[in-house]
Amino acid sequence: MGMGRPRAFDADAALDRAMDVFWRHGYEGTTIAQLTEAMSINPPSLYAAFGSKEGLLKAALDRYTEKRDAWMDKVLNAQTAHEVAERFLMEHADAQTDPANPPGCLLVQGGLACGTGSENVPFELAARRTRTEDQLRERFVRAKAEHDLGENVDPATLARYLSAVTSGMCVMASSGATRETLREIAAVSLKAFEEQTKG
Amino acid sequence: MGMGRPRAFDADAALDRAMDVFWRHGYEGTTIAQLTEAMSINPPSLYAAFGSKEGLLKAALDRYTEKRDAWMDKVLNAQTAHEVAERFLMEHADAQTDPANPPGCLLVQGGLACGTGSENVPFELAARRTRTEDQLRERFVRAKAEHDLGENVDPATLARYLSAVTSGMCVMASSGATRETLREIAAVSLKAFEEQTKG
DNA sequence: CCACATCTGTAGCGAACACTACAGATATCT
DNA sequence: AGATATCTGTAGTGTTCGCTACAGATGTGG
Repeated sequence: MGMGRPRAFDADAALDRAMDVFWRHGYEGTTIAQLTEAMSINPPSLYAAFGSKEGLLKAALDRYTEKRDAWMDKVLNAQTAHEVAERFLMEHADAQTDPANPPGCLLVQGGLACGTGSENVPFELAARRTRTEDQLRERFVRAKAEHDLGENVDPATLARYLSAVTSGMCVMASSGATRETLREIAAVSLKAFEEQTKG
Repeated sequence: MGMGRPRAFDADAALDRAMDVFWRHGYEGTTIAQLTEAMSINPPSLYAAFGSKEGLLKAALDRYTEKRDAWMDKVLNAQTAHEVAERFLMEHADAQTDPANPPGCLLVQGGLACGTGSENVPFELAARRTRTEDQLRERFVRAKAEHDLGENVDPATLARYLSAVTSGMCVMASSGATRETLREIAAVSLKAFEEQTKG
Protein backbone atom coordinates (compact mmCIF):
# COMPACT_ATOMS: atom_id res chain seq x y z
CA MET A 1 0.00 0.00 0.00
CA GLY A 2 1.29 3.48 -0.88
CA MET A 3 1.42 6.51 1.37
CA GLY A 4 -0.28 8.90 -1.00
CA ARG A 5 0.81 12.01 -2.78
CA PRO A 6 2.87 14.23 -0.48
CA ARG A 7 1.80 17.74 0.41
CA ALA A 8 3.17 20.25 -2.08
CA PHE A 9 3.32 23.23 0.29
CA ASP A 10 5.14 23.97 3.52
CA ALA A 11 2.58 23.93 6.32
CA ASP A 12 4.51 26.23 8.65
CA ALA A 13 5.12 28.82 5.96
CA ALA A 14 1.45 28.65 5.04
CA LEU A 15 0.51 29.11 8.70
CA ASP A 16 2.68 32.20 8.88
CA ARG A 17 0.78 33.65 5.94
CA ALA A 18 -2.57 32.74 7.49
CA MET A 19 -1.46 34.25 10.79
CA ASP A 20 -0.81 37.55 9.06
CA VAL A 21 -4.27 37.63 7.49
CA PHE A 22 -6.10 36.76 10.73
CA TRP A 23 -4.00 39.33 12.52
CA ARG A 24 -4.76 42.09 10.03
CA HIS A 25 -8.47 41.46 9.49
CA GLY A 26 -9.59 39.54 12.57
CA TYR A 27 -11.13 36.08 12.44
CA GLU A 28 -14.52 37.14 11.13
CA GLY A 29 -13.13 39.74 8.76
CA THR A 30 -10.96 37.09 7.11
CA THR A 31 -12.34 35.08 4.19
CA ILE A 32 -11.24 31.68 2.95
CA ALA A 33 -10.46 33.32 -0.39
CA GLN A 34 -8.01 35.71 1.29
CA LEU A 35 -6.43 32.85 3.19
CA THR A 36 -5.98 30.57 0.18
CA GLU A 37 -4.49 33.40 -1.82
CA ALA A 38 -2.07 34.39 0.94
CA MET A 39 -1.13 30.76 1.52
CA SER A 40 -0.87 30.09 -2.21
CA ILE A 41 -3.01 26.96 -1.99
CA ASN A 42 -6.53 25.99 -3.00
CA PRO A 43 -9.43 25.44 -0.62
CA PRO A 44 -9.29 21.62 -0.67
CA SER A 45 -5.67 21.72 0.45
CA LEU A 46 -6.56 24.07 3.26
CA TYR A 47 -9.40 21.88 4.46
CA ALA A 48 -7.41 18.66 4.11
CA ALA A 49 -4.63 20.10 6.26
CA PHE A 50 -6.55 22.12 8.84
CA GLY A 51 -10.15 20.90 8.80
CA SER A 52 -11.95 24.23 8.90
CA LYS A 53 -11.45 27.97 9.14
CA GLU A 54 -11.48 27.68 12.92
CA GLY A 55 -9.08 24.74 12.77
CA LEU A 56 -6.72 26.85 10.72
CA LEU A 57 -6.95 29.63 13.28
CA LYS A 58 -6.08 27.21 16.07
CA ALA A 59 -3.12 25.87 14.11
CA ALA A 60 -1.97 29.44 13.49
CA LEU A 61 -2.41 30.19 17.20
CA ASP A 62 -0.35 27.15 18.10
CA ARG A 63 2.43 28.39 15.89
CA TYR A 64 2.05 31.87 17.29
CA THR A 65 2.27 30.51 20.82
CA GLU A 66 5.43 28.60 19.94
CA LYS A 67 7.16 31.77 18.82
CA ARG A 68 5.77 33.66 21.77
CA ASP A 69 7.05 31.07 24.23
CA ALA A 70 10.56 31.40 22.89
CA TRP A 71 10.21 35.13 23.23
CA MET A 72 8.77 34.86 26.75
CA ASP A 73 11.66 32.68 27.82
CA LYS A 74 14.01 35.56 27.19
CA VAL A 75 11.76 37.82 29.22
CA LEU A 76 11.29 35.43 32.13
CA ASN A 77 14.98 34.63 32.36
CA ALA A 78 15.80 38.16 33.45
CA GLN A 79 17.54 38.36 36.81
CA THR A 80 14.98 40.39 38.71
CA ALA A 81 11.22 40.80 38.71
CA HIS A 82 11.71 44.43 37.84
CA GLU A 83 13.76 43.52 34.83
CA VAL A 84 11.16 40.94 33.81
CA ALA A 85 8.51 43.66 33.86
CA GLU A 86 10.73 46.07 31.96
CA ARG A 87 11.59 43.59 29.24
CA PHE A 88 8.00 42.42 29.00
CA LEU A 89 6.67 45.93 28.52
CA MET A 90 9.38 47.20 26.20
CA GLU A 91 9.52 44.12 24.03
CA HIS A 92 5.77 44.33 23.70
CA ALA A 93 5.99 47.95 22.59
CA ASP A 94 8.49 46.94 19.93
CA ALA A 95 6.73 43.76 18.81
CA GLN A 96 3.37 45.46 18.45
CA THR A 97 4.85 48.09 16.17
CA ASP A 98 7.17 45.77 14.24
CA PRO A 99 6.58 46.61 10.57
CA ALA A 100 7.11 42.92 9.77
CA ASN A 101 3.76 42.18 11.40
CA PRO A 102 0.36 43.85 11.44
CA PRO A 103 0.01 46.25 14.37
CA GLY A 104 -0.94 44.92 17.78
CA CYS A 105 -1.11 41.28 18.71
CA LEU A 106 -2.93 38.36 17.12
CA LEU A 107 -4.40 37.39 20.49
CA VAL A 108 -6.22 40.72 20.68
CA GLN A 109 -6.79 41.76 17.05
CA GLY A 110 -7.97 38.22 16.26
CA GLY A 111 -11.34 38.99 17.77
CA LEU A 112 -12.67 40.03 21.18
CA ALA A 113 -16.33 39.66 20.29
CA CYS A 114 -17.54 37.31 17.58
CA GLY A 115 -20.82 36.32 16.02
CA THR A 116 -23.08 33.39 16.77
CA GLY A 117 -21.29 30.18 15.87
CA SER A 118 -17.82 31.60 16.47
CA GLU A 119 -18.13 32.10 20.22
CA ASN A 120 -15.22 29.73 20.61
CA VAL A 121 -12.78 32.11 18.94
CA PRO A 122 -12.67 34.85 21.59
CA PHE A 123 -12.50 32.12 24.19
CA GLU A 124 -9.53 30.50 22.48
CA LEU A 125 -7.70 33.82 22.19
CA ALA A 126 -8.40 34.62 25.83
CA ALA A 127 -6.97 31.28 26.89
CA ARG A 128 -3.69 32.09 25.14
CA ARG A 129 -3.57 35.51 26.74
CA THR A 130 -4.16 33.94 30.13
CA ARG A 131 -1.23 31.66 29.47
CA THR A 132 1.12 34.63 29.24
CA GLU A 133 -0.37 36.06 32.40
CA ASP A 134 0.17 32.72 34.15
CA GLN A 135 3.80 32.64 33.08
CA LEU A 136 4.34 36.09 34.52
CA ARG A 137 2.60 35.22 37.78
CA GLU A 138 4.67 32.08 38.24
CA ARG A 139 7.80 34.09 37.64
CA PHE A 140 6.74 36.59 40.29
CA VAL A 141 5.91 33.80 42.71
CA ARG A 142 9.49 32.61 42.24
CA ALA A 143 10.78 36.15 42.73
CA LYS A 144 8.87 36.31 45.98
CA ALA A 145 10.39 33.03 47.15
CA GLU A 146 13.80 34.41 46.27
CA HIS A 147 13.06 37.56 48.30
CA ASP A 148 13.38 39.57 45.12
CA LEU A 149 9.80 40.72 45.78
CA GLY A 150 8.46 41.64 49.22
CA GLU A 151 6.14 39.51 51.33
CA ASN A 152 3.07 41.67 50.86
CA VAL A 153 3.28 41.79 47.07
CA ASP A 154 0.63 39.86 45.16
CA PRO A 155 2.14 38.12 42.11
CA ALA A 156 -1.30 37.68 40.55
CA THR A 157 -2.02 41.39 40.74
CA LEU A 158 1.31 42.27 39.17
CA ALA A 159 0.81 39.78 36.35
CA ARG A 160 -2.73 40.98 35.69
CA TYR A 161 -1.61 44.57 35.64
CA LEU A 162 1.14 43.94 33.10
CA SER A 163 -1.24 41.87 31.01
CA ALA A 164 -3.81 44.65 31.03
CA VAL A 165 -1.28 47.28 30.01
CA THR A 166 0.04 45.28 27.07
CA SER A 167 -3.51 44.51 25.93
CA GLY A 168 -4.24 48.20 26.04
CA MET A 169 -1.13 48.84 24.00
CA CYS A 170 -2.56 46.45 21.38
CA VAL A 171 -5.66 48.60 21.12
CA MET A 172 -3.58 51.72 20.67
CA ALA A 173 -1.26 50.05 18.17
CA SER A 174 -4.26 49.02 16.08
CA SER A 175 -5.22 52.64 15.71
CA GLY A 176 -1.79 53.77 14.65
CA ALA A 177 0.16 54.45 17.85
CA THR A 178 3.88 54.69 17.16
CA ARG A 179 6.61 52.69 18.81
CA GLU A 180 7.65 55.77 20.77
CA THR A 181 4.14 56.25 22.10
CA LEU A 182 3.94 52.66 23.27
CA ARG A 183 7.35 52.87 24.88
CA GLU A 184 6.22 55.94 26.74
CA ILE A 185 3.21 54.04 28.05
CA ALA A 186 5.47 51.15 28.97
CA ALA A 187 7.74 53.49 30.90
CA VAL A 188 4.88 54.94 32.92
CA SER A 189 3.59 51.44 33.61
CA LEU A 190 6.96 50.38 34.86
CA LYS A 191 6.81 53.09 37.48
CA ALA A 192 3.56 51.63 38.74
CA PHE A 193 5.25 48.29 38.92
CA GLU A 194 8.09 49.74 40.96
CA GLU A 195 5.69 51.50 43.26
CA GLN A 196 3.65 48.34 43.70
CA THR A 197 6.69 46.25 44.59
CA LYS A 198 7.77 48.72 47.23
CA GLY A 199 4.51 48.42 49.17
CA MET B 1 -49.11 67.67 0.29
CA GLY B 2 -49.00 65.27 3.24
CA MET B 3 -46.09 64.52 5.50
CA GLY B 4 -46.21 60.75 5.23
CA ARG B 5 -46.82 57.96 7.66
CA PRO B 6 -44.98 58.58 10.92
CA ARG B 7 -42.36 56.18 12.25
CA ALA B 8 -43.91 53.54 14.45
CA PHE B 9 -40.85 52.85 16.61
CA ASP B 10 -38.70 54.93 18.95
CA ALA B 11 -35.37 55.54 17.24
CA ASP B 12 -33.39 56.04 20.44
CA ALA B 13 -34.77 52.92 22.07
CA ALA B 14 -33.99 50.99 18.87
CA LEU B 15 -30.45 52.39 18.89
CA ASP B 16 -29.98 51.19 22.45
CA ARG B 17 -30.95 47.70 21.34
CA ALA B 18 -28.63 47.86 18.34
CA MET B 19 -25.81 49.14 20.55
CA ASP B 20 -26.15 46.09 22.73
CA VAL B 21 -25.90 43.70 19.78
CA PHE B 22 -22.87 45.45 18.24
CA TRP B 23 -21.27 45.53 21.66
CA ARG B 24 -21.82 41.84 22.30
CA HIS B 25 -20.93 40.44 18.88
CA GLY B 26 -18.77 43.12 17.29
CA TYR B 27 -19.63 44.86 14.03
CA GLU B 28 -18.80 41.97 11.73
CA GLY B 29 -20.25 39.34 14.04
CA THR B 30 -23.58 41.14 14.03
CA THR B 31 -26.17 40.33 11.36
CA ILE B 32 -29.02 42.46 10.13
CA ALA B 33 -31.38 39.70 11.24
CA GLN B 34 -30.09 39.96 14.82
CA LEU B 35 -30.42 43.73 14.71
CA THR B 36 -33.95 43.79 13.33
CA GLU B 37 -35.05 41.23 15.90
CA ALA B 38 -33.46 43.12 18.79
CA MET B 39 -34.86 46.41 17.53
CA SER B 40 -38.27 44.85 16.85
CA ILE B 41 -38.46 46.32 13.37
CA ASN B 42 -38.15 44.99 9.82
CA PRO B 43 -35.23 45.56 7.50
CA PRO B 44 -36.88 48.30 5.40
CA SER B 45 -37.52 50.35 8.53
CA LEU B 46 -33.91 49.95 9.55
CA TYR B 47 -32.61 51.04 6.17
CA ALA B 48 -35.06 53.93 5.87
CA ALA B 49 -33.93 55.28 9.23
CA PHE B 50 -30.20 54.55 9.20
CA GLY B 51 -29.19 53.90 5.60
CA SER B 52 -26.98 50.86 6.08
CA LYS B 53 -25.46 48.57 8.65
CA GLU B 54 -22.53 50.94 8.98
CA GLY B 55 -24.88 53.91 9.19
CA LEU B 56 -26.67 52.19 12.04
CA LEU B 57 -23.38 51.62 13.82
CA LYS B 58 -22.48 55.28 13.49
CA ALA B 59 -25.88 56.31 14.84
CA ALA B 60 -25.40 53.90 17.74
CA LEU B 61 -21.92 55.33 18.32
CA ASP B 62 -23.31 58.85 18.34
CA ARG B 63 -25.77 57.82 21.00
CA TYR B 64 -23.05 56.02 22.90
CA THR B 65 -20.85 59.11 22.75
CA GLU B 66 -23.70 61.24 24.08
CA LYS B 67 -24.04 59.08 27.16
CA ARG B 68 -20.30 58.86 27.52
CA ASP B 69 -19.90 62.62 27.39
CA ALA B 70 -22.35 63.05 30.23
CA TRP B 71 -20.37 60.48 32.16
CA MET B 72 -17.04 62.09 31.30
CA ASP B 73 -18.30 65.45 32.52
CA LYS B 74 -18.61 64.01 36.00
CA VAL B 75 -15.08 62.66 35.75
CA LEU B 76 -13.53 65.82 34.37
CA ASN B 77 -15.23 68.03 36.91
CA ALA B 78 -13.26 66.49 39.75
CA GLN B 79 -11.21 69.00 41.72
CA THR B 80 -7.75 67.63 41.08
CA ALA B 81 -5.98 65.78 38.27
CA HIS B 82 -5.41 62.91 40.64
CA GLU B 83 -9.08 62.65 41.39
CA VAL B 84 -9.86 62.84 37.67
CA ALA B 85 -7.60 59.86 37.10
CA GLU B 86 -9.07 57.97 40.02
CA ARG B 87 -12.64 58.52 38.93
CA PHE B 88 -11.80 57.72 35.32
CA LEU B 89 -10.18 54.41 36.21
CA MET B 90 -12.68 53.29 38.82
CA GLU B 91 -15.76 54.29 36.87
CA HIS B 92 -14.34 52.40 33.91
CA ALA B 93 -13.85 49.29 36.03
CA ASP B 94 -17.46 49.51 37.11
CA ALA B 95 -18.93 50.40 33.72
CA GLN B 96 -17.11 47.61 31.93
CA THR B 97 -18.50 45.04 34.34
CA ASP B 98 -21.98 46.52 34.63
CA PRO B 99 -24.35 43.57 34.15
CA ALA B 100 -26.73 45.93 32.34
CA ASN B 101 -24.30 46.03 29.43
CA PRO B 102 -22.13 43.50 27.64
CA PRO B 103 -18.62 43.32 29.13
CA GLY B 104 -16.02 45.85 28.06
CA CYS B 105 -16.70 48.87 25.95
CA LEU B 106 -18.41 49.28 22.59
CA LEU B 107 -15.46 51.31 21.29
CA VAL B 108 -13.17 48.31 21.75
CA GLN B 109 -15.42 45.27 21.43
CA GLY B 110 -17.02 46.81 18.34
CA GLY B 111 -14.04 45.76 16.27
CA LEU B 112 -10.30 46.46 16.23
CA ALA B 113 -9.62 44.69 12.94
CA CYS B 114 -12.25 44.31 10.26
CA GLY B 115 -12.53 42.75 6.83
CA THR B 116 -12.16 44.36 3.43
CA GLY B 117 -14.97 46.83 2.91
CA SER B 118 -15.37 47.61 6.60
CA GLU B 119 -12.01 49.29 7.15
CA ASN B 120 -13.90 52.37 8.17
CA VAL B 121 -15.32 50.72 11.29
CA PRO B 122 -12.09 50.35 13.31
CA PHE B 123 -11.19 53.85 12.21
CA GLU B 124 -14.49 55.23 13.45
CA LEU B 125 -14.15 53.47 16.81
CA ALA B 126 -10.58 54.70 17.19
CA ALA B 127 -11.71 58.26 16.56
CA ARG B 128 -14.17 58.02 19.43
CA ARG B 129 -11.54 56.57 21.72
CA THR B 130 -9.20 59.40 20.79
CA ARG B 131 -11.93 61.84 21.75
CA THR B 132 -11.88 60.55 25.33
CA GLU B 133 -8.11 60.74 25.37
CA ASP B 134 -8.29 64.34 24.12
CA GLN B 135 -10.73 65.27 26.85
CA LEU B 136 -8.38 63.88 29.46
CA ARG B 137 -5.39 65.64 27.99
CA GLU B 138 -7.15 68.97 27.90
CA ARG B 139 -8.16 68.50 31.51
CA PHE B 140 -4.53 67.84 32.46
CA VAL B 141 -3.38 70.85 30.49
CA ARG B 142 -5.75 72.87 32.63
CA ALA B 143 -4.46 71.19 35.78
CA LYS B 144 -0.97 72.17 34.77
CA ALA B 145 -2.01 75.78 34.23
CA GLU B 146 -3.59 75.70 37.68
CA HIS B 147 -0.35 74.36 39.17
CA ASP B 148 -2.23 71.22 40.17
CA LEU B 149 0.29 69.32 38.04
CA GLY B 150 4.01 70.10 37.92
CA GLU B 151 5.82 71.86 35.11
CA ASN B 152 7.64 68.80 33.82
CA VAL B 153 4.53 66.63 33.56
CA ASP B 154 3.33 65.81 30.06
CA PRO B 155 -0.49 65.90 29.85
CA ALA B 156 -0.48 63.90 26.62
CA THR B 157 1.50 61.08 28.20
CA LEU B 158 -0.82 60.93 31.19
CA ALA B 159 -3.89 60.87 28.98
CA ARG B 160 -2.45 58.19 26.73
CA TYR B 161 -1.48 56.08 29.69
CA LEU B 162 -4.95 56.19 31.21
CA SER B 163 -6.47 55.48 27.83
CA ALA B 164 -4.23 52.47 27.35
CA VAL B 165 -5.05 51.04 30.77
CA THR B 166 -8.80 51.33 30.30
CA SER B 167 -8.53 49.76 26.84
CA GLY B 168 -6.62 46.91 28.40
CA MET B 169 -9.32 46.56 31.00
CA CYS B 170 -11.81 46.16 28.12
CA VAL B 171 -9.83 43.21 26.82
CA MET B 172 -9.79 41.59 30.23
CA ALA B 173 -13.48 42.30 30.80
CA SER B 174 -14.32 40.59 27.52
CA SER B 175 -12.71 37.42 28.80
CA GLY B 176 -14.58 37.42 32.07
CA ALA B 177 -12.54 39.58 34.44
CA THR B 178 -14.58 40.53 37.49
CA ARG B 179 -15.22 44.02 38.76
CA GLU B 180 -12.84 43.40 41.64
CA THR B 181 -10.05 42.38 39.26
CA LEU B 182 -10.50 45.51 37.17
CA ARG B 183 -10.57 47.69 40.28
CA GLU B 184 -7.32 46.13 41.36
CA ILE B 185 -5.75 47.00 38.03
CA ALA B 186 -7.17 50.51 38.30
CA ALA B 187 -5.62 50.88 41.75
CA VAL B 188 -2.17 49.85 40.53
CA SER B 189 -2.50 52.20 37.56
CA LEU B 190 -3.37 55.05 39.85
CA LYS B 191 -0.07 54.58 41.63
CA ALA B 192 1.72 55.01 38.32
CA PHE B 193 -0.22 58.17 37.80
CA GLU B 194 0.80 59.48 41.20
CA GLU B 195 4.40 58.57 40.58
CA GLN B 196 4.32 60.22 37.18
CA THR B 197 2.92 63.45 38.55
CA LYS B 198 5.63 63.68 41.18
CA GLY B 199 8.43 63.59 38.60
C1' DC C 1 -62.47 63.42 1.89
C1' DC C 2 -58.93 63.36 -1.16
C1' DA C 3 -54.03 63.60 -2.82
C1' DC C 4 -49.70 62.73 -1.23
C1' DA C 5 -45.65 61.35 1.32
C1' DT C 6 -43.62 58.23 4.19
C1' DC C 7 -43.54 54.03 6.88
C1' DT C 8 -44.41 48.86 7.46
C1' DG C 9 -44.39 43.87 6.37
C1' DT C 10 -43.67 40.20 3.03
C1' DA C 11 -40.92 38.20 0.17
C1' DG C 12 -36.92 37.73 -2.17
C1' DC C 13 -32.81 39.85 -4.77
C1' DG C 14 -27.67 39.10 -6.29
C1' DA C 15 -23.34 38.37 -4.08
C1' DA C 16 -20.30 36.42 -1.01
C1' DC C 17 -19.70 33.11 2.42
C1' DA C 18 -17.55 28.51 4.27
C1' DC C 19 -17.00 24.37 2.42
C1' DT C 20 -16.77 20.09 -0.88
C1' DA C 21 -17.47 16.50 -5.03
C1' DC C 22 -14.82 14.92 -8.33
C1' DA C 23 -11.26 13.78 -11.44
C1' DG C 24 -6.57 13.83 -12.44
C1' DA C 25 -1.81 13.99 -10.55
C1' DT C 26 1.98 12.18 -7.74
C1' DA C 27 4.05 10.03 -4.35
C1' DT C 28 5.01 5.26 -1.59
C1' DC C 29 5.03 0.20 -0.89
C1' DT C 30 5.07 -4.34 -2.67
C1' DA D 1 5.55 -1.83 -12.87
C1' DG D 2 1.14 -2.00 -10.43
C1' DA D 3 -1.94 -1.04 -6.68
C1' DT D 4 -3.00 2.24 -3.41
C1' DA D 5 -3.38 6.36 -0.74
C1' DT D 6 -3.23 11.08 -0.44
C1' DC D 7 -2.86 15.64 -2.47
C1' DT D 8 -4.16 19.25 -6.05
C1' DG D 9 -7.05 22.19 -9.12
C1' DT D 10 -11.52 23.11 -11.14
C1' DA D 11 -15.78 24.05 -10.44
C1' DG D 12 -19.08 24.09 -8.06
C1' DT D 13 -22.65 23.21 -3.54
C1' DG D 14 -26.22 25.10 -0.21
C1' DT D 15 -26.58 28.81 2.99
C1' DT D 16 -26.41 33.22 4.73
C1' DC D 17 -25.19 37.82 4.00
C1' DG D 18 -26.60 42.92 3.42
C1' DC D 19 -30.01 45.00 1.20
C1' DT D 20 -34.43 46.20 -1.52
C1' DA D 21 -38.93 45.98 -4.74
C1' DC D 22 -43.37 46.19 -3.99
C1' DA D 23 -47.88 46.65 -2.19
C1' DG D 24 -50.69 47.90 1.52
C1' DA D 25 -51.12 50.85 5.70
C1' DT D 26 -51.27 55.30 8.02
C1' DG D 27 -50.43 59.62 8.84
C1' DT D 28 -50.57 65.08 7.15
C1' DG D 29 -52.04 69.17 4.29
C1' DG D 30 -55.50 71.15 1.30
